[in-house]
Amino acid sequence: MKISEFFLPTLKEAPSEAKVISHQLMLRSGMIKQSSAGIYSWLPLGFKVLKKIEDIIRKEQDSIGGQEILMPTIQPADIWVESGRYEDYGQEMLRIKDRSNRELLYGPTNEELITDIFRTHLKSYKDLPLLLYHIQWKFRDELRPRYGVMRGREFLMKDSYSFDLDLEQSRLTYQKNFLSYLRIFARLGLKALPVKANPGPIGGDLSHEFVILAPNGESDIFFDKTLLELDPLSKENYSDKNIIDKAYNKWAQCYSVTDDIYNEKEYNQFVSPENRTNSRAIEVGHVFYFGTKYSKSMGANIINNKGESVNVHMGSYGIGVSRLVGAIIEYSHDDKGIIWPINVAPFSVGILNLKNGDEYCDRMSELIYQNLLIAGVEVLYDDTSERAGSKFANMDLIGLPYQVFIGLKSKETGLFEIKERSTNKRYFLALDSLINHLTEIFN
RNA sequence: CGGGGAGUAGCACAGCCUGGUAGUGCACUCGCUUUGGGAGCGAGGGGUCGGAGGUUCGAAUCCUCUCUCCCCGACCA
Repeated sequence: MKISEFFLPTLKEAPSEAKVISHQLMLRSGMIKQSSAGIYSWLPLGFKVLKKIEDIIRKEQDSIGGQEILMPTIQPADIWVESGRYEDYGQEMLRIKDRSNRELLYGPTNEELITDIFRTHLKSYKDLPLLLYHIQWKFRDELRPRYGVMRGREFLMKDSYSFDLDLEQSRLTYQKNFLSYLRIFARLGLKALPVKANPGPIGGDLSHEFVILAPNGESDIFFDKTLLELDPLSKENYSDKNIIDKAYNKWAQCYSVTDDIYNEKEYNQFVSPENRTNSRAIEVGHVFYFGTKYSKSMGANIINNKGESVNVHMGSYGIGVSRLVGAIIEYSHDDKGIIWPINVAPFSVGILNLKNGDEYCDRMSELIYQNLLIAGVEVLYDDTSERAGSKFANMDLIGLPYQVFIGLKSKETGLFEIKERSTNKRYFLALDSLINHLTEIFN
């Protein structure tokens, strides 16, 4: 993509409404436009990042047997009446009526819908286990939306729902999803930690939040430092129950809790003094087992191998996709702008023609651009006639992992400067090795 | 929902107290000079001052109502 043709409305100054850094940077880099409080339009640059995150999640979920579906944003009230949550949910739920006065709602979550799908179509234990997920917009009418997309009212979420015959199978499903989440966040370029969440009445120990450490986080977490050293991308084969169990326990047995269930005595008992640490954190995912809560109230039954009808055991696994965009920026930026982790960057490489109009610079920029495109590298070429300084600033702001400079220096030496955004490391390469080098990194 | 703040050009803001033809910087257009870290000079374009009502000869400015946005708190992926 050439910047001269790309819709990229960047700003030098951040709109005053934005207070946290990720929100400011998203507005300045032209990723989003606020529509109303907590509701945003996603412009091309932001939308690309959103899609990248979705794709990573999708691949990982598919790899543990998840099947993608898509449920509607608008739901009928009656299934919520049935589950008992129509009353319970309160004002966070956006309730609407259609032209014939039927009660509808904009879904804040999808347990009712998925349970309804399940009970209609699945009858036998032979159909289990089943893991369905979708990536869909949700709406919660928050008392106070804030922090840009990290706490919007409308937000994109991946949620999965698992169906198992009993608690034991459900636990295995839970563990698989837990490990899948670790891989997802690692592939997004994040250090995510599982944290024991408030278990509620049903879940027992099967409830974790996944958080990333960032100073603008909404909650405090207390944890054992050894968590930071565990490898989320372990190459172990997770098809064996015992291996899954072992891998899961390695993580789950490490102490980490949110401040709302923090207990000093317990903390001191389970964590040695040198390993105790705490940090602000942003919640980006949540996994939990909720047993038969919805299958019971909504009659989602399965016939087991003894011919008995039993309530199916369910779990739910959420990732805040749109929130992650903000969270990643909170986690990865500097005073110049965003620093995208490679896997979620909207483009991999930015080409800066520092002397637009110079025959050599124009020709070489175009050549590098075309060669990278052919090699399958996602590249954004700044072909505008802006001054060099403003191109540097703009490219640093939008945070692409690599920048290539073509200027009069290249004309003299035949070498092109490459800058690595995250480390500010710079080096010079000739045309062929430059193309090879970048192609290798991104393939 | 309680407490606080703000709505004036795409963005940041001044003007309001003390009513009298709406301004500055950035951005945008044109010209000249410049050209490896957000250039300089000159010339332009763009605003029913959030909305409604009122006071007044006259309202961005004073009064009343209203909408929206932001911040702190309780609540949340």
